[in-house]
Amino acid sequence: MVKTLTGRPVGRPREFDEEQVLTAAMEAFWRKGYEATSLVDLTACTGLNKASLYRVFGDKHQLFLAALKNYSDIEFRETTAVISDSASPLTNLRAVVQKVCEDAGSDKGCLMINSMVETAPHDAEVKQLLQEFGTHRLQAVEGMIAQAQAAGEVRPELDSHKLAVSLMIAFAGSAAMIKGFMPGAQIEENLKNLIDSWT
Amino acid sequence: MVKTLTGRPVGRPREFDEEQVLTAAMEAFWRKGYEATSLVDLTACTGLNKASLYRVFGDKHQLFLAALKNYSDIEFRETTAVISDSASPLTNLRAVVQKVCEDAGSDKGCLMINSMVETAPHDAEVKQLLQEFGTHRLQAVEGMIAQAQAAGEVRPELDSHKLAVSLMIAFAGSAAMIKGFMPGAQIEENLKNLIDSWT
DNA sequence: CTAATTTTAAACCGAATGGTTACAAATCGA
DNA sequence: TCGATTTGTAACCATTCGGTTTAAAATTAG
Repeated sequence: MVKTLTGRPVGRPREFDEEQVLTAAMEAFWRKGYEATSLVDLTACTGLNKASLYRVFGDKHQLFLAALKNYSDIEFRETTAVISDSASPLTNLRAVVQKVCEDAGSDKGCLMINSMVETAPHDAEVKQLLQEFGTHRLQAVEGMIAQAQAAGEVRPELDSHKLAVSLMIAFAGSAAMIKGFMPGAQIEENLKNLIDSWT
Repeated sequence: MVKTLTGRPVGRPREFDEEQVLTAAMEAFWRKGYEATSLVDLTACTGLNKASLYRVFGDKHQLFLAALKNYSDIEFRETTAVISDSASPLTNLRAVVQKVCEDAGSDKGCLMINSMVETAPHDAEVKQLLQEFGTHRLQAVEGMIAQAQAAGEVRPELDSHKLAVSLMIAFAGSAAMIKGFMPGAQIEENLKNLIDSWT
């Protein structure tokens, strides 16, 4: 991509915003899964034709990886945004749980969990990405729990790492159950009960 | 299928066992998911050619429904088989949890959870089947918990229905996490901790 | 204006997809 | 043995798949 003196790229200007396109693709994968989302679906939801999509993002698999990363970024940013410095650690933890519930509230579930189930077992790159994201989240959750313990809001004899694992598994189970079996209210109640059992 | 007087069906005899074929197909769907399993995969793993497969089971979708039902039957039968009349309710509950851990021990996870995530959101028939199976299991788990409470092995003030919901969600989360993120030992420990927290 | 560069649109590609048909082989009742 | 019935095999089918190529359109540099 040759740049001109004024900073604008040479050649015909793009008619689309790369981030918008990526988000549209992400939503398609989120709704339908990797295999069931065809290139035709992707051109339809992004408005781009195959050639443009291909040149910007590479093939379907690379686009999926980018969409997954995009999802992780957005989700993590939005989740940490509900944390307030002025609120207590446990209040923040509850707010995060609330946020996750809202995210999983639609029957789309969570793209990371969807991908972990559908794609990770036979796709090493997806698996590795998900492991990175998962480790990152697990650490963040464990940190919040430890903070709540330091503030005397969670029983100190509990193992913050084990609690974090149980919460992550509950998150994953919630994201799965919302897609075919349980109503959101029941899932939300369960997560609240889990946190309550720590106090 | 016209039957003869001796009970044997008329016409050329089959060279395969319907149940074996169904189980082979089930394992393919379990390993790869619905979309990623092609008819070629199915003919390869069953040994049947497309036409025979088609005549016996109908199309791919109907075969999948049959495989899902088969899975649920097998899994439920094997799980209830670990329950012993001579053991205490809580011991039986722990045995069931152990069994679920072993099932989810491979990275195939659980076909029902896989299907709930991948297929149920855009397949009403799969969704309904899974709701039936799920309701059935939820009731069974709740019954076991109530028995353990009646035997004084689980705290009586806890709500057996809520505990059953939390265990089902933990099962689902375990089946998802095993496929891309968490080692089986960690998952097993978490489930044991959950049961322990009820005593 | 021309040359270089980049994007867009649409035609095109071979392979794989789910699904069907036609026919030979195997078994039955008569 | 003959016709009815069912199974097995393989060729066949239209469609869709992911991916590529080609050429026109839009822009900048000189």
